[in-house]
Amino acid sequence: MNGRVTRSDRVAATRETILVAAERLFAEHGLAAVSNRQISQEAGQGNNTAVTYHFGSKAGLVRAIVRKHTEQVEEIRMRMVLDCDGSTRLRDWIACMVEPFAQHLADLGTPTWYGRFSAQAMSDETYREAVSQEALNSPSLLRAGEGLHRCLPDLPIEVRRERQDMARQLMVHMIAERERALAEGGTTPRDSWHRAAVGLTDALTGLWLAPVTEVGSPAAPETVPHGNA
Amino acid sequence: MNGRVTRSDRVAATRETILVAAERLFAEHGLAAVSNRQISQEAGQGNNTAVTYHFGSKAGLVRAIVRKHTEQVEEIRMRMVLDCDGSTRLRDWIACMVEPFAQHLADLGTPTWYGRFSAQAMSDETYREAVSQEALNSPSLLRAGEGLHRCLPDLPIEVRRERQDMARQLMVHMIAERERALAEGGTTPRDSWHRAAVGLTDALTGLWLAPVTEVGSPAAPETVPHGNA
DNA sequence: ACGTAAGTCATGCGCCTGACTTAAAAGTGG
DNA sequence: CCACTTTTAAGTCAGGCGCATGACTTACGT
Repeated sequence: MNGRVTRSDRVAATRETILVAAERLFAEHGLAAVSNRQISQEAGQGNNTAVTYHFGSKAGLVRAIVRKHTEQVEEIRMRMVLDCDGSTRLRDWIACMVEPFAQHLADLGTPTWYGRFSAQAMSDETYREAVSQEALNSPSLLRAGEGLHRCLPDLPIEVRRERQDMARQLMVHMIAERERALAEGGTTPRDSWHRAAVGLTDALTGLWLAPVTEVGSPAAPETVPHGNA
Repeated sequence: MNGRVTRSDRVAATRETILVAAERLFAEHGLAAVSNRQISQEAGQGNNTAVTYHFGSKAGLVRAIVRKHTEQVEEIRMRMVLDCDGSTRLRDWIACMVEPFAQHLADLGTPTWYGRFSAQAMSDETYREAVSQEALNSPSLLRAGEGLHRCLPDLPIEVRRERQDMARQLMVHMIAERERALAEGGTTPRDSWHRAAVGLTDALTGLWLAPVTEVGSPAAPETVPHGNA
């Protein structure tokens, strides 16, 4: 409550510095390519084992990065999910999954690294488990999932699971790709994170609404009812 | 044309051994986590510089792996594209993109590694360029793209590009995930590569057909007041 | 039949890594 | 004000890495 700099403040600052440095290095060079030493140096720490000291291990560090952002995304999403309460429009619930992530990156301002970091962490055998655990067990995400399910009650359970995976992969990797394009100064088709999220939501809505082909039966109809867009 | 084992036969065998070993190690541990030494040893080569010698660099090795499989996929896809000639069914062309990859993995028999390898290579900054170049400049793929375009002539060019990216990401990562599940002996929702491809094709058809939301005013603020400032 | 060049092997060098040890610095609580 | 704990700094160590080098083996062309 006073202006004094306590010990825990300074420790928190050090941890934060390490988190930020690690996030950037990871995003730019990949998780496996960045050593704990590099991270410590980049964070201005003289000790080459600062990462181990503060986070136990590289995996612990990765988890901490994910948690930090997840908390903020969670806040945005929870508000959005509450707004959508009772909605029967599929698109609303899909937006609840996509928009908060995009919004969070927009809030952070250019440049960001968490998008690329997420994609790399999810693609890496060593950390995918930890990341999923940290990011997927979110109350708001579960509620959005339920809302979505209510819009598509007839979708077979396996197909739902399958498309859940698809949606996750698509969201993370497309956001990472846009972030990369931004970082490289290239042109992006959508000129804001919000618009990118709209494009993603469009596509995911189509994906979820796609009719399920029964294998053995002939081809699916070409034109699909996109009634609720 | 006698039965003798020529030198070039033995060299080709060595190269192939290295390719196979590398593919497996890469798929299981990630590109960055596997050293050229490990690959050489795994391939039974006494020399720790075998990779450099035969492929110039790790990037060259990665390219060679991609090329090897791309050739076979290309063959399958070209046949399929010719079959679809003149078709106006969107689904046909999407299938031309998905099925050959799945078919190829099915042909290889369990276990396979190329699916996971592809996903990792595409997610890695260091190699994504080389991989794209190797895999995306395929005549059959371009023709399928044209066929697909003809089915959706009114789709804005930026959206088409965007969804092309989506389709690629989705295909590669979902195939990788299925391969991973197979390798770990877990249950997979679809019980064959073909059926998995059908599920993927369903989803992608919906994705491509999804209506495009026009975002209203040109300048949406990037940082949106969610809640209150 | 023999010289040459390609392929393979073995080894050493400099660099970087994570883990570990030791010591200094800085905040905390009696 | 002092003993104590936590945090940061600095340095050591064994091991793995890519790369360069040189010797050995062997198929091929003349």
